[in-house]
Amino acid sequence: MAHDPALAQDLWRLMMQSAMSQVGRASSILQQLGLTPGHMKAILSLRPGEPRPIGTLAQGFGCDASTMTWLVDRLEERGLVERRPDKTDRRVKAVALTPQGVRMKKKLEARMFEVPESIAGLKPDVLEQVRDALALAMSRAAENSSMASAAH
Amino acid sequence: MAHDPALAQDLWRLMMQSAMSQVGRASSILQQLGLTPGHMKAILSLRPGEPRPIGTLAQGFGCDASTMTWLVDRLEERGLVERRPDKTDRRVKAVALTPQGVRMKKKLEARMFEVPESIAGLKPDVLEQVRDALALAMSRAAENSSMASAAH
DNA sequence: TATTGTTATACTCTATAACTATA
DNA sequence: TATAGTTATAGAGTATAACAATA
Repeated sequence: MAHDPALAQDLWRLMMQSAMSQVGRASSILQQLGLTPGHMKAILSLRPGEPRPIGTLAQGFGCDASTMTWLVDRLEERGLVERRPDKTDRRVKAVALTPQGVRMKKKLEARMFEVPESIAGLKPDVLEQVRDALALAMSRAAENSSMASAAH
Repeated sequence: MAHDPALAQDLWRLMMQSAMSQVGRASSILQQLGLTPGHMKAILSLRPGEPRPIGTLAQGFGCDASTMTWLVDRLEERGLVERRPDKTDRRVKAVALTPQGVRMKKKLEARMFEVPESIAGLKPDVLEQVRDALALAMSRAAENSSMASAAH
């Protein structure tokens, strides 16, 4: 149950605001690297030396197989991934990062997960408090949403 | 300067994670209401009794005037807004929420800004700490980004 | 016969350029 | 001549349905 509606409302507004600003930040990074959101999602979900079939990727994206075919075409044009035949089942095409794709993944992650000075500069005790409280809130939110999807 | 890189990194990861989950939550609410992100942005930026010209809306959206014409067409089809001629300058068309649009705005805001139980249930002192630290981080981030855009 | 991935096609959202009607 | 909005057109991204190759 709620202890102080106004306080919780303030915090929630701030969390939404920070979410929005991080979306903006991400899209600016992508623009600088010449990538689309689709490129990013694919590059981040592929790991060097771990090719994944088109169907598996599509499932992870929550999109259609034909959409993934289209996206992989775009990534291949850019030289970031390549299709590899599967030894045991010749119907499946595994998507693998090229060396260039691996370099782009590193560059992207470095920019994406770089801690802004505004965060890094906070005092350790403040950092710790926010981290712990946010972690708590997130874990409770995860419980709720999993309950919601289970009920669905 | 950074005090404890690992701590800051943890927090930043949590903030990104929470941002992503809030984007997902928002898109699920929109789906339930049968709205697109464009509908949402327009409805939230219009206030009952305060019609706004197409050009002004486009500027606020950071999009083209023709794109806004298209979006207003979609909103009019749904009966959520209407175009009104301007008395003093007959070139401008002011976009106003219809009564149905006002109802949809209220429904959307109620769902969108509703504080999840996972947040509302936190102890007041925790709420206060997170709010203050997040507010501090956000205001510093705002300074940095305005400096960045000024340099651009 | 069922499954993986592709192709053909269509729809949404976005932008640019040409146009209209006002100013 | 300049401005507010529209229309014509094109491109990116998404989905559905029909199809090919393989299981």
